[in-house]
Amino acid sequence: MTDQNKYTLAIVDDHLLFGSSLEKLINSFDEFSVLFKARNGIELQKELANQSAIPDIILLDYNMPVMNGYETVKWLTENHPKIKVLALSVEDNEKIILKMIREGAKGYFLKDIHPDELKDALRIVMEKGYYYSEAVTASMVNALHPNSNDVPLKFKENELTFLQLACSEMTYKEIADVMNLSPKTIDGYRQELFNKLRIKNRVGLVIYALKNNLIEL
Amino acid sequence: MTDQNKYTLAIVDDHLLFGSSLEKLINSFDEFSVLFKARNGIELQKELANQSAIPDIILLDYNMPVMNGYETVKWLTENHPKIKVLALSVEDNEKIILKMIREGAKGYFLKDIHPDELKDALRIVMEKGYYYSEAVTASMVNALHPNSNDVPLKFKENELTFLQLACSEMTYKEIADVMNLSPKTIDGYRQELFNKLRIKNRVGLVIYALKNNLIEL
DNA sequence: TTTGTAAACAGGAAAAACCCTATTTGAGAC
DNA sequence: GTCTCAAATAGGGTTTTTCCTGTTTACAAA
Repeated sequence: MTDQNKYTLAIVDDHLLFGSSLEKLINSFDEFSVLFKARNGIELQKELANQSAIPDIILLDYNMPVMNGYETVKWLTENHPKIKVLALSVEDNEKIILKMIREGAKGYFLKDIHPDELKDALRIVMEKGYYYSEAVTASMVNALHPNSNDVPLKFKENELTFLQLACSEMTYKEIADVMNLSPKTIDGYRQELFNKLRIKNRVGLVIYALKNNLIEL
Repeated sequence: MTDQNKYTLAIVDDHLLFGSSLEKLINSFDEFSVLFKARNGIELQKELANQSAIPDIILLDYNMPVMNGYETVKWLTENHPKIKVLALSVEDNEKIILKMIREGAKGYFLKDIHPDELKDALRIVMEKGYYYSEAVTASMVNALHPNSNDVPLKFKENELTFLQLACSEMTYKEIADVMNLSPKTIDGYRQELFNKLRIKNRVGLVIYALKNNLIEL
C-alpha cells in the first residue's frame, strides 16, 4: 500500500508519551498513518484550520484537561461530521461511554485494548463507519434496560445538607443542632436515604456522596 | 549501535495499547530495545524467572490493578537490585512519587513527558544510575520543607487491611470474620487508628483513607 | 371546613460503634 | 527455660447508630 492510499489519522491526547508512542504503533500498520497530533481540543481545532489535509479518523483521549473529550466530540460532529471519531479512555465508565456515543463518537475503546484489536477497529470503522467492542455493546444493552437505570436521583434540600454533614465526624445529634432540627428528624432523613440508596450504614452514605460528587474530599 | 550493545528494557503496564505503543517508540531509539512486556507485577516476576536475559531498565506503570507499582518496586529492589526501575504515572502526586523513590525507584516521570525527554532519561539513568526531572526534584525539596510535613504515617499490614475494609458497609464483626481475627482485635486496630489519626469515628477513617489514596473509590 | 399529604418529630429497643483497662499468646532475645 | 515485647484477645460499660412504628404539624386542595 502506498502512502497515498493510506487512511490518515490524528491523535489527540495530552499525554505526550502515549501520543508519540501510539503514533509509532499506528505508523507501523500498513493501512494507516498519522497525519498530526494535538494535545487537546483547542490544538486540534488549530490544526484542522491550518492543515490542508483532513484526517479520516481522530483518536481522541477522553481525559484531557483543556478542552475535554466530550466537548471536542461535540465540536467535531458539528464542524467536521465526516471525520470518524474514536474515543479512547482508561476508565471503563458506562455513563461516559454512552455520553460520548450520544455525542457522535463512532467508537470507544479502553487503553488496555490489544494493538491487533486497535488495527481491526481502525479497519472496521473505515468500512462500516463505526466500531463498538463487545464490552461497549454490553453497556448499551445495559443502558436500555430500565432497572439499573441510574436516574441521577435528586434530593430535597435538607436531605442533601444532611447527606453532606453525615460525611463528617459529627454525630447525628450534632448534625441536628447545626441544622436546627430534632435528632429524630435527622434520623428520618437517614432512614429515607438508606432506603433510597439501598445502603446499610453511614459509611455507605459517605461512599455514595463521594462517588456522586456530592462532597469534595 | 548493534543490537548486542543496546540497553534492554522491560515494560510493565496494564494498558496493552500504551505498552505496545511505547515499545515501538523505544525500539526506534538506537540505544535501547524492549526485551519483554508484562501487564503487572506478577507477570513481571514470571518473565524474570523464565527469561535468561534480565533487562537493564524496567519502565513501571504505577497504576496497576493486580500487583501495583509500589509492591512491584519493593519486590524488585529486594530481588533484582541491579535493575533500574523507572516509575511511570499519569498523576502528579507528590506523596506517591516520594513513596516510590523511598522504595527504590531510580526515577519517575509522568506520561505527558516528551519522547525526547524519555530518551534522555533512559540515557541518564544508565549513566548516572538515576534520573529525576525538575518537577520531581521540586517535590523532593518540598518534602524536606518541614511545614507541610505530612509524614506519611505507615501502617502495619493488618491495620491497613482493616482500614480498607472499614471503608465498606461491613460491620466490624464481618470484618473480623473476613480477616480471621477476633472482633476484639479489630476493635483494637480501630482504637489504635483513631488515636494515631486523631479522628473520632469510622467516617473519619473513610475520609482519611480516601485523602491518602489508601482506597479507590 | 374537611381532607390529603409531606415533613417533622417521638418512643422504644436492638445492634453496632466506641472506649478503657486488662490478660493471653507467640516469637525471638538472653 | 525465662524474659520481653508486640500482637491478639477479653471484659464490660457508654454512646451512637440503626430500625420500626407511630403521631403531630403545616399547608394546600377540594
